[in-house]
This record gives sequence, structure tokens and C-alpha cells, in this order.
Amino acid sequence: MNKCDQCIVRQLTSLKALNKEEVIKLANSKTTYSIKKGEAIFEEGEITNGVFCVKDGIGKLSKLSANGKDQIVKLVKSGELLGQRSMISNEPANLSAKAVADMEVCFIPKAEIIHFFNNNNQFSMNLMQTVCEDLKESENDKIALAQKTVKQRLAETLLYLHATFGENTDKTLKVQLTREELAGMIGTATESCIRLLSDFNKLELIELIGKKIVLKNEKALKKLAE
Amino acid sequence: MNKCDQCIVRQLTSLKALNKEEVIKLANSKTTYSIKKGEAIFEEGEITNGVFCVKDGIGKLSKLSANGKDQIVKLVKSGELLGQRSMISNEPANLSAKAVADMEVCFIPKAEIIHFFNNNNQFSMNLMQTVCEDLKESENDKIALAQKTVKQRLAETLLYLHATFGENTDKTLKVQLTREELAGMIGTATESCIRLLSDFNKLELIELIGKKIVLKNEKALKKLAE
DNA sequence: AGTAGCGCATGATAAATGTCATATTTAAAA
DNA sequence: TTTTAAATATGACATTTATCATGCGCTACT
Repeated sequence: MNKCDQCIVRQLTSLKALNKEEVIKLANSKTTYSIKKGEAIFEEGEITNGVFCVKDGIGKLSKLSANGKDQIVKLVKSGELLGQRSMISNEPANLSAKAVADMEVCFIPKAEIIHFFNNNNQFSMNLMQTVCEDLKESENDKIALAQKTVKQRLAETLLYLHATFGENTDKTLKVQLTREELAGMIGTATESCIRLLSDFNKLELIELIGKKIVLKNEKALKKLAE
Repeated sequence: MNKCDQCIVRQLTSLKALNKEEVIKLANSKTTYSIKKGEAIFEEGEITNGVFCVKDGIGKLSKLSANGKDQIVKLVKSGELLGQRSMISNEPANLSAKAVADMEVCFIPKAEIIHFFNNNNQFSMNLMQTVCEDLKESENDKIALAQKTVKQRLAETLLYLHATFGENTDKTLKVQLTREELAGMIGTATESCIRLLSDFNKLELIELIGKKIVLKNEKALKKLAE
């Protein structure tokens, strides 16, 4: 079995506060899953009864809206926990979690998390802080959505994707989202997103290599995003 | 001194989990403030070093954006805690808190909250749950901003104001926001907001009595908001 | 009473964004 | 390889929303 005490990713999460004994408990209760690109970890409305720790890959949290569009609320990468909110609130998942790139995740049952939360102050404080961090980010996103134009949000999102997930050796963005997904992140129509990418391309802010994207002028993008 | 054990509002917050001894500790450390309509409880960037428990009145959490508009992120009423997020994250306030109607708030120093958090599992779980609730709401707002039209968001917001804050004896909404504030809540220009209110008025969905608003056809508003 | 200032209202217009139609390219499947 | 479907791209147009200009009606102050 994969021992959690050797897991580097654990150190990036709230779980870093666990002591030796707790880590053993964790290792005995967790289940590891491989999720292929496009597959779901859990769907909106499901009761998860635990959290998923992302070991590798990239995932998206999204919600299908009335008009049929899939709104991406957040992207996640290794070192993040998924499903904490629903678990704590005792509610079915508000969002779906799907893999944008092949993922490895560990499922940790609710009972374990609650036990750690009640018996390890550092852990509960860490967990609290991550949720608070998510809240802050969400509020700031809200403000951006309310006050920035689609163009500004696209520029901002491209910079965010580059800063958060990095680039390949050919300088293209490592996260490869479809135009539809990108549109879903910034809250616009797919065609509008494609059109603006073309504009950015013509202005040499970015370069489009097939479906891949290279940031060519980050400074100008930053200025555009304000 | 106002004893916290008699405070009805305390029962509505995470603080309901405190035992007798803790409530005495709370009563000895808290400070009560009166905030007049328009005044700030704290401003964006301030370090608050504690939380504010809203006893009475209505407040808004907002952020001034680059273009000079004040984006309202959330309204708060009695029974809510303010500034938990910043306190937990050890960061200056991300948002300003101002009174929309005269308020009474109690300030509770950080040290007390942290002490309760570390020594009372029920309290820490309650606090965690409120932050999770805020997060869920914020994510749902984000989706609405990204996918609904201004008209839909206005209808939704009017219904929310009615459901959350109720109405006066003359049926007008109890929260009295300026058109500018209302526009700031739904993320649009003041003029667009005014124009849509006029439209709703003409369609008899609402009635405008001076600056006050009466919901006349909730069913149709709900349908409009989808 | 006058007048200054602010919030509300509305028109005219421009700009941003969405929608529908239709190519074109890319990737997957047979 | 050929075939097919899906993703990307672009044009034309409709709709939504923002912006600028102006006027009205309060209310506060002198």
C-alpha cells in the first residue's frame, strides 16, 4: 500500500498537521483512484461522504446551469482537497468535479476527517484557512465578473492559468482547456471567447498553435486585465 | 454591562455552542458599538483583530473597484458574524463593512475566538459551517453573474431582499438601498438598474413608491429569474 | 424663499456581447 | 487511409448593456 507518510502532496494540504499516528490511520482508511481526462470524480448532487486529495493532474469544479452551459467555478491541482465544503455542511455536492488532465486522487472518508478536525487543532485551523482562502478567491472572482469586461477577464484568466499551472517546453500553457471550457471559466459564449483569442493573437499578445496557447506579451496582458 | 447570556442574537451564531463559563468570558471581553447608517464598521485593508457580531440593523460588505464602483458582495443582518475570514486568514480585511441601516454590533477580540475555536469542537464546527455556507453562496452568485442577464439578476435580487429582510407594513421592502447600491449588488450600471426597475414597474411586477419598492408579482419575478 | 446638491429618471447613442449560420481544421474511429 | 464527428474559426446580425447628456423632484442649508 501507498504509505501516506511518504506522500509529498500531503505536505501541501491541511493534512500536513497530522502526527505519525494519525498518518497511519489515514493510510489505512484512504483509497486511491485514477481518473482519466474527462471522467468525473463526483457529480453535482452526489453525497460524497469524504474528501478527495488531489495527488496529480488537474481537475475542474463546475456546475451545469439552466441554459445548458457548464460554468467552471475553480480549477484544482495537486495538493488541494476536494469536497470539503459539502462534507462539512452535510450536503450533497454543489458542484461536479471532473478531470481536465489525467488525475490521481485519494479518497479520505468523512469519519477520519471529522476525527482529525475534532482532535487536532492545527489541522482544523488549516482546514478552516483553506476554506477561507477559497472564499476570498470566490469573492474576488465575483467582483471581477461584475465589473470587468469579457476581454479583461480573458486576459486575467490566461495569466492565471500560466501562473498556476505553468508552461510546457514549447512555451504552451500546460492546462489544455477547450475553448468551450475557457469560455465557461470567464463566463461568456464560446464564440466570443474564440473571437477574443483571435484578436489577442492578431495583437501578438498570445500565439495560437493549433488548440494550444502561448503567452507572448504578459506585460500587455496584465495591463489589459488592469 | 450587557450580559451575553441573555442575548438572543448569540443563539443565531456559531457562538451558541459556548458553555456558561465561555459566555462569561465572552461578556467580559466584548465591546458594543452603535453604527449609524452610512458609517463604516471597518474598511478594506484594515486589520480588525477580531470579529463583529451583528445584533441589529443591516450592513453591506463591499469592495471599491478600479473603476470607482462599489461592488456589494454580501448583505448582513442580525445573527451574523463579520470579519471571520480575515481573522482566520491573518490578513487585513478584503472588504469594507458599512451600515445600510443603523446597526448595533459587538466586537469580540481575536484571542477569544481562537480560544473557543481550539477548545470547543462544536464551536469550531459551527464556525466552519458558516464559512462553508458563505462559500457556497458566493459560488452560486458567481454562476448567476456569469450566466444570467442583468434583468434576471435584478429579479433574483429583489426576491432575495424580500425573503431575507422582509417588508414594512406598507409592503415596501425593509432594506432600503439606493439605486446605485442595488446596481452594485447585481453588477451593472446605475442607469441600467433604474431603467429595468421602470420596466418592472410598467409590467406591474413591482411598484415604485418614491424610492421604495413593493413586490407586486413574486411569481412572475421568480419565473423571470428562472 | 431661494438655491445647491443629490438621487432618480429617461432619451440617444455607442459599445460589448450573444446568437445563428457556415466554413475549416483537427482528431478520432472505422 | 478514409470517414466522420467534434472543435475551432469567422461573418452577419440581433440584443443587451454602458455611457453621456439632460431634466426633474426632493431635501438641506443659508
